[in-house]
Amino acid sequence: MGGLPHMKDPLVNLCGYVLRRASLCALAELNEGLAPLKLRHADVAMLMLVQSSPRITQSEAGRILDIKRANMVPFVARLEERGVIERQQLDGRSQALGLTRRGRMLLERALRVVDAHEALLLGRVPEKLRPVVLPVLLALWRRRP
Amino acid sequence: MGGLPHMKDPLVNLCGYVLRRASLCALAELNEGLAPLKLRHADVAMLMLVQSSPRITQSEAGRILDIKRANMVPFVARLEERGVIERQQLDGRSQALGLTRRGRMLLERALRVVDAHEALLLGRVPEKLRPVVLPVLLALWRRRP
DNA sequence: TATTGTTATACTCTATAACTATA
DNA sequence: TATAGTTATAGAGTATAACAATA
Repeated sequence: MGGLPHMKDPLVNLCGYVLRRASLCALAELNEGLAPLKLRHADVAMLMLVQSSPRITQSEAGRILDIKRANMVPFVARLEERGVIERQQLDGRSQALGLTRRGRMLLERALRVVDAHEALLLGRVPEKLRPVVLPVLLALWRRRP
Repeated sequence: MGGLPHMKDPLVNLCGYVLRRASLCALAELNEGLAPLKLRHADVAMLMLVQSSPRITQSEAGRILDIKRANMVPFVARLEERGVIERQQLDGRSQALGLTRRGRMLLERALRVVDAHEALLLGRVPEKLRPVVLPVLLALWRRRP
């Protein structure tokens, strides 16, 4: 991963560009930290979502995490095969997702990695600016207009 | 693209997560704006880099933009076939990249899209926070430790 | 009629290894 | 010996269209 802006990079004045580079860099670091748990960032997001919204459906989870229904199928299947998520028939078509005991234990470990990574990220920002990091990022996460 | 944080999203307190969602959202918007020019964000980054560092080599450009040498080959080839970039033998193995007249004209149009997108992004941030957006993002774009 | 889960498939981006020809 | 460009290939991640069963 490109872990530093390069001196000759003429794009470092563009928020969109730096936003992307920072995101890729942070993501790669997080995934490195999660590798020993054989998890990827998206897995942890899913586990966190299911924990906070027990009995959520697959489609609804996909809507929140912005993962297409069709792509949720192999994604959830992998977590289920691994025994961290379980499915329960809700009605004829929907299935409620829940964490297994094993899933809860794994998530607990993953959360320690995530928290450490968050601290790392924040630690790179000058102390004065730390309180505005999340507000700035949330403001950028918008669409139209 | 997920153009808004969802109410039930328990991850909106994580900088890393919001950083990624904001980045994907901004990128999708930029690419929409560039679509009429048949350009992708990476194409514009490349054109901007070549403009600011004329006679840069393919490898060096890849290093700055964090694109692997192997992936630069079809990438640059496409821009060359399109007549926006030209190659010039430097020595036996290196080739200098440069913008063609057509490339400069196309970049000019692309820059208007990029500038508008930048304004859009900044416009979403409360006025008070705008001056710190770039400093915050640059601070996050770091690695080790 | 709209929605859930599903299959199949394609496309983009990224990653690795190996080769060549130069420096 | 290290580097530039190249080829081939594999793997993520993401996108669309279509279908069955259900609400």
